[in-house]
Amino acid sequence: MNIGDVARRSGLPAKTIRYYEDIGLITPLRSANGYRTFRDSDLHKLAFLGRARALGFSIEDCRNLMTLYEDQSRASADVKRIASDHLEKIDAKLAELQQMRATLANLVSCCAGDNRPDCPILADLATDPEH
Amino acid sequence: MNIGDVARRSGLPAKTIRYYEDIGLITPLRSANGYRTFRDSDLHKLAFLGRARALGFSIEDCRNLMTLYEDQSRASADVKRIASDHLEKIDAKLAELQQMRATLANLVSCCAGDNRPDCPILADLATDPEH
DNA sequence: GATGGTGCTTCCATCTACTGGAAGGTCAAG
DNA sequence: CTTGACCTTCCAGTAGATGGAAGCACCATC
Repeated sequence: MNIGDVARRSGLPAKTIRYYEDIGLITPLRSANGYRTFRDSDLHKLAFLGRARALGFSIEDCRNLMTLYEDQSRASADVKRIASDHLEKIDAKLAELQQMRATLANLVSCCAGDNRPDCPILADLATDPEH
Repeated sequence: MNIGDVARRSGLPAKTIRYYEDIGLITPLRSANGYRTFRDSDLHKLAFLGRARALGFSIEDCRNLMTLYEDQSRASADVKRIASDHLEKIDAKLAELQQMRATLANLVSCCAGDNRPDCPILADLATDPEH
């Protein structure tokens, strides 16, 4: 299977698939004309990667998760630790974003949004943090 | 005032302040020895930038917000539009993260986390999306 | 066999917002 | 005069792709 077909089937852009090969996440074969040739196992890995990336795992996490996936003697604790760490990061990010959202939504709701210059959003941004 | 003092006062790393000058967000003066010399207006701008960045505005948004801030004949509608657009992006990101979090938390809670290889997290990642 | 269109290849640059580090000049204290 | 804390510039690297150029490969048609 050529990269175009794989891209359609996996939902990943061809560019991304080449990139994943570049960084050693997959190693498709090559046919005589130099084209990449993807096996079912490559497709499978790409699906795994796509799913893990969709859950927000970093590329390095994905690499480790794939290694664990292929290791029949893995301990599920190792997988769980990666996932739990990631969950913590997501929670931290969520808390940060929620804080931003609250402040910003408040400011937006206070701004008239007309053609006059007075603006509570700018006023807030210009606030000296010491006061 | 030298960059070290400004860094302490603004809470921004000196590196970041130099970077902000590099991309034209501030233009401190220079003293005879080549050191940057910051005026109150520079400090004020850096505080504005720090606050805007803390609210998640992109550098380009910050640039536009600063321009509006300095434009006495601005319309608050222009500020509000930037902030509302940003709020929408935050909401989109929040929704995405919450979805990730829900899926991930569920998987983590289902994983025994022991020394056996069976792992619902890996099982989920390996799921063929067509089924 | 020439041509055209699509698909594949590599390589290099670009994006965001910094951050790290090297090499070297400056300044105040002792 | 030396030491140490500052300051300077410049270059490289981070994450995870993405855009684009230049150039083969392949297939269908005329």
